[in-house]
Amino acid sequence: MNSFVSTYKKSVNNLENISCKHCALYRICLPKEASECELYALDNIIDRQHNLKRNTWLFNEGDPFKAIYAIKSGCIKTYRLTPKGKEQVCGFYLPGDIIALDAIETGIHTCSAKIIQATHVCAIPYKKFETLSQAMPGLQQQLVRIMSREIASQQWFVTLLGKKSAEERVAAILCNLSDRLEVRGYSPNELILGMSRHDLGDYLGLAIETISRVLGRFHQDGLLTAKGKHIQLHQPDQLRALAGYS
Amino acid sequence: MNSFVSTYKKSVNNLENISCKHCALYRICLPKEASECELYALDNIIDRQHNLKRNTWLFNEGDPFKAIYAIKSGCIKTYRLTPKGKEQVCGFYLPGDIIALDAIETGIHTCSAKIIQATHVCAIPYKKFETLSQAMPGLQQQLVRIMSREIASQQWFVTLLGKKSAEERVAAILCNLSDRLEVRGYSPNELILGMSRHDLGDYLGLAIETISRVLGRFHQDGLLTAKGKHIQLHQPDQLRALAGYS
DNA sequence: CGGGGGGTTGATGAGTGTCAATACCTGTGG
DNA sequence: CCACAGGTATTGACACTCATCAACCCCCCG
Repeated sequence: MNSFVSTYKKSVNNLENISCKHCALYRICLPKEASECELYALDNIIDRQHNLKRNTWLFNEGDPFKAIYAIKSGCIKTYRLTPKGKEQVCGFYLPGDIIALDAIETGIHTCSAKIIQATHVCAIPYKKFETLSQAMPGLQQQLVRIMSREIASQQWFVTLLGKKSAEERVAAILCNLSDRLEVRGYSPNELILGMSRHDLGDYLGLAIETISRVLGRFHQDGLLTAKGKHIQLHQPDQLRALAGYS
Repeated sequence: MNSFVSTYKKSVNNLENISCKHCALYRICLPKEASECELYALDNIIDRQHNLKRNTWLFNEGDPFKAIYAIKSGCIKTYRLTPKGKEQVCGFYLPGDIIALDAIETGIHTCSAKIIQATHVCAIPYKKFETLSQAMPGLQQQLVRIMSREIASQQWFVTLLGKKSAEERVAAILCNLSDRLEVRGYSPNELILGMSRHDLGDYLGLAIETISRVLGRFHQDGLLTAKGKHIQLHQPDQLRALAGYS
């Protein structure tokens, strides 16, 4: 059972051997139409892994780069450790997202990826992908688009960290998750967070106590109901306004 | 006269019509060896603009995306406006850097690019580039590498904003600029900043007064000499340690 | 039933932002 | 050449947000 939302999609249950063409995440994963043969070729090099358990790592900072990963289900956080041993979460990645793009140039992972909810991923061995895309430039155009999207979303995040108050940050991440879940076919107002308060704090640059307090205040103001990881948004528009849009 | 460093390189003076092959920034701009014909093809589509004046814009948030830009000289900041009208600087870009990568997917610029020191850029029309790379996949591999580098460097920046104190932030950006200037052949310890304290503050998520105070403290401690935009690093190693590495 | 991790709540203080006054540069026009 | 104006940087006093520390609760799991 996917833990993000109550209305779980049956179609994503048997994940291991679905081809890209028939994958429910097709629209999210690949930004523009891909040709039949591109999809077929991609299918052939994809290494379908399964069942990554909670609290395990997909890769670690410093590991050699082998593949990029498409998430089929679950939730992964990427993070970097500061010299003092604190972790800065760089992103929460949901089904359809692609990670490890930061490692392509150096060949070394610059962040760690930890499974925070039972997850399935497709591994796309990068060497094979590069070879393949010599013949199929369309494939690499897809990759460029995905990377562009990642850069734009990091800019959004940078603005959040640089300029927003604690309330705005919490509101913003809730709206952001809501939007992303909606695109994936889930209810936008019934979130079941995949991450702990601790993770949220390490993402937003706030202490867990602050997260807790802000959520409490939102709760009191009738904006939402927060019970542990279950969050119901009652006034999403007002939350969005508070976030300074999402 | 380039304003970043006192030891200005003569070779970059006549910038307008130099081909990529002979450009002094070749090694920085293109992450891996490019073939003769790739370079030649690239040269042919590049639109060489010149003489962008200080305090003008290369593009603005919301503008339609036409081209990516390689900086030949000068300094550009990219930024996004918050709903309250404050600006979050997303990055300072130096000669050899490439900007507008965030706009490829949506076709709309997600940030503004302002010239903060007289600048020369090469514009690479993206449509033409895409067409060209159908025939030359190596070109697009270059782009992927550049984008990967950008993503990794944004992760560094996110860690700075999320986890570091004012002192660490200022130390970190100084070390970062020092490193980047050194790669470009300038002295690493004699910085002439292209950006104002205001820009620095809007980048680091700090008030200008805080920047000023931190620099003052560093000055007192003998780490550096700061006189307006001229900054001499006296103890770069200690600064680096303070930054929690760069 | 008991233990432990995760979450909440309260009191306090440190680190920065804000506001205001002042000094400093830079370019402009007389 | 100097005087002036406008932007830019510095310095000080104060306020406020948020981190820290500590106690407690809740709930899940063994």
